[in-house]
Amino acid sequence: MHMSLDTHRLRSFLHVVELGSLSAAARRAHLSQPALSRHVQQLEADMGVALFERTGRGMRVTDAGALLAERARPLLTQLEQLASEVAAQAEVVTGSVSLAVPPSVGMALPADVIEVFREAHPQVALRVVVALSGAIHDALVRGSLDLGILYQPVRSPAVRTEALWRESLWCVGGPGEFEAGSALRLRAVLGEPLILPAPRHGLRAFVEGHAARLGAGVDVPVEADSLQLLLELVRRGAGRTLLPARAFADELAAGRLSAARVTHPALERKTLLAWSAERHMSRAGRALAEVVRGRARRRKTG
DNA sequence: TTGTCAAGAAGAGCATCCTG
DNA sequence: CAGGATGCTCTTCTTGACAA
Repeated sequence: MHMSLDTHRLRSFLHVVELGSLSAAARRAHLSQPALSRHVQQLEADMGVALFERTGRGMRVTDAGALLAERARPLLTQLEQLASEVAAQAEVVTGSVSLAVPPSVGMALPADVIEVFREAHPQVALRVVVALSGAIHDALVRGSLDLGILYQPVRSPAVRTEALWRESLWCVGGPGEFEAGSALRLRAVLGEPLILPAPRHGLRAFVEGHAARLGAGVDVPVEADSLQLLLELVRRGAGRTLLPARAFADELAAGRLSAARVTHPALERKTLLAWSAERHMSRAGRALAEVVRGRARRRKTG
């Protein structure tokens, strides 16, 4: 026996059982009477048993038909619930996703992103790490990271980016080295030794690019691939560095560092949201990117 | 792998017949 | 006469073959 319990036919069958009439059931189901008639016939053929007695004045359900109706009703209800649950599941973002942020961005943004994302997508396992931009770039290319925040310039075609915000770099020196509100021309900044991260990091590449445009070199006697170490070395007078204001705001407020605005030209760089150009972005990744964009907009305005 | 086309199957409606 | 069954026809969907 070919047994295919077509839910469409079952619904038609239940209408006929309920109304005792094929014509009335057809009107309710928004089908023609012959269509309903065939539904019932096909169901009877599938079951191999008569489900109705045809009286000429309507349809009287048989014992087999009554049994089928009794069992089919809860089954159809369950199937409808299942379908709506599955449809709802498609709306829920699941899985895991990772984001890496350079330390110079500060801790407020990643903390905000974690808070907002966890609230919106509690079923996603979120990993946020702090790493220097070179390491973030490499992890994106390797595929061990979904999203990263990087700085201009990003030359690798394996990484796709979009701008989040712009920020200016300040020349940071030891306590009392610069008066509040002071400014330094870039050429003067480059005339002194600078403590910077290794060349593979975004900050170093950015500074060297600007120096090259001025026809100047960058004297880097000490490389430090850690923001904390960079700040500590500057505080001890080992040299100056270049950083966005957010990266040293606490140290500045506490009087442990001083800073001067850089001019001619101002060192303004774009902060970028970055992801792999070669890997598919998961739904969780897209959702996280949206949260980062949202927080970045608040950062720009606030 | 993807797009196109043709053939067949399935579903539905209209008109009409049959039955109690 | 009301209501179910059936024949015919049209439309839509599915499937398989074939080419790019």
